[in-house]
Amino acid sequence: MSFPPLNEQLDVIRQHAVDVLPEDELARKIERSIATGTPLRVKLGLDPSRPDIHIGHAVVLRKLRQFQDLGHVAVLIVGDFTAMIGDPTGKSKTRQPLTLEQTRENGQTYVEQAAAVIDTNPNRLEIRHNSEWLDALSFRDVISLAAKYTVAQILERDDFTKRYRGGEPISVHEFLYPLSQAYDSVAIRSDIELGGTDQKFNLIVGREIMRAYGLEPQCVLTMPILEGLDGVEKMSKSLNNYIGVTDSPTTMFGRAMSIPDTLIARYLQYGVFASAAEVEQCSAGLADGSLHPRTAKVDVARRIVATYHGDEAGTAAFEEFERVFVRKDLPDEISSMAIDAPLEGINVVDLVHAVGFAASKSEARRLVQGGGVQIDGAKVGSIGDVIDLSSERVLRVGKLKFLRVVRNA
RNA sequence: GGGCAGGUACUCAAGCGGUCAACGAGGGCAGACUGUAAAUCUGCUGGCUACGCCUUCGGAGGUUCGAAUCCUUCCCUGCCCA
Repeated sequence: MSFPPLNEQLDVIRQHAVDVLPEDELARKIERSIATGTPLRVKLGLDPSRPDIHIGHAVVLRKLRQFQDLGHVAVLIVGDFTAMIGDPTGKSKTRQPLTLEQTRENGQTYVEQAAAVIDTNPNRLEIRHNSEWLDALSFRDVISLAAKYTVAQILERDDFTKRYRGGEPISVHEFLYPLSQAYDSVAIRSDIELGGTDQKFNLIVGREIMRAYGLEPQCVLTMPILEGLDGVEKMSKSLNNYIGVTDSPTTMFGRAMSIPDTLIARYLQYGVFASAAEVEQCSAGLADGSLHPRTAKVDVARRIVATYHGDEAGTAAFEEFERVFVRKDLPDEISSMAIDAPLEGINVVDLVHAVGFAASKSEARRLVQGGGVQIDGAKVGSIGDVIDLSSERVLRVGKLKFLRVVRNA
């Protein structure tokens, strides 16, 4: 097997990365890899407690892909063991521990989605579940692992210190999380581990623990955490500020258009992986006013869609967007639904609730009262209104929900 | 094991016998304005067979005409002492 020369590899690896630690060690690993024709083992852990990946995850996955393209092996660790225990971080709400099947399932869909970014060729991808080795550890093993790290070292982690000082509960086993993640590195003999900048501490623990087990420590590489659509919090499913890699083109486009202007360049860089020069040009254009933010945003949105659905879908999503939100026409495709309704018509509130646009009738009622419900383009004025469904009507709730409804024949 | 302080809706946080479906803030949803942006402004934010009714304030009992508010007990958390 032949690899690109050292400097070429380092250039690629450093792109977009926040930290590459320690760089000289990595260089030595690469040199050795080239000399012996052995690919590096590049580790990335993933949490199967939530099955959906968004373009924030893609930032790291993309880096993993680059390693693969350089000829190295990606080792995806599905944290099924960890997910089964359930991390009670934060509140007293005991998080539902997942069953092995669930984590397997999630891990599976996760990998399927990740395939949009990484290379799934078996020569380039190894998928491992950490229950494989963590389940096999005896209590003696665990204690011996725990003995290799001190409380003071663990407390260096910011969030632990904050919670400790703030009088918030920290369970002992939470101290074991970084250690178990580190042990994964021992088990698979990783050469380098990737992660978001928020993972830096854990990744470094991996180094120390590998050393304690007499192994050559892994290098660590951190990637930026992509901000969510709100521009403040990190992108996450639970905050609903994400663009999922499996979202429909329309959804992706719409969501991308809703980011604040301050995020345009960042999304260009990390959402569509544009070149540094291009990002630079975009930032400059926005700064001196020669580039209209909306133009730039449309471009970014389109390219994000194109990344996951192809160029055509990107264009289609753009046209759809123009039609619905700029010209205020109806979307190209609106799904239809036939519902049971009396001949004389159905009450709006019942209708909105029946088609699932509101979780409860009270909510439907509020939507109508708030002026968020339209029938055939006309705002519904009162919760007492009755809709005749003998012919097809177009129901719209809020900005995004459309449906053609008709009475069940 | 002992002492103290706590557990309120998505989150934070008021309430401390009736006027509490529960102040306020954040978040969310909807509306106005726009570039479906941000900022700003407005309304809403437990459910229902809806001018009334039902279920909520860690769990279970109890006192009372009446409890999120008082008592008992259990569970959980933090701090201090051992």
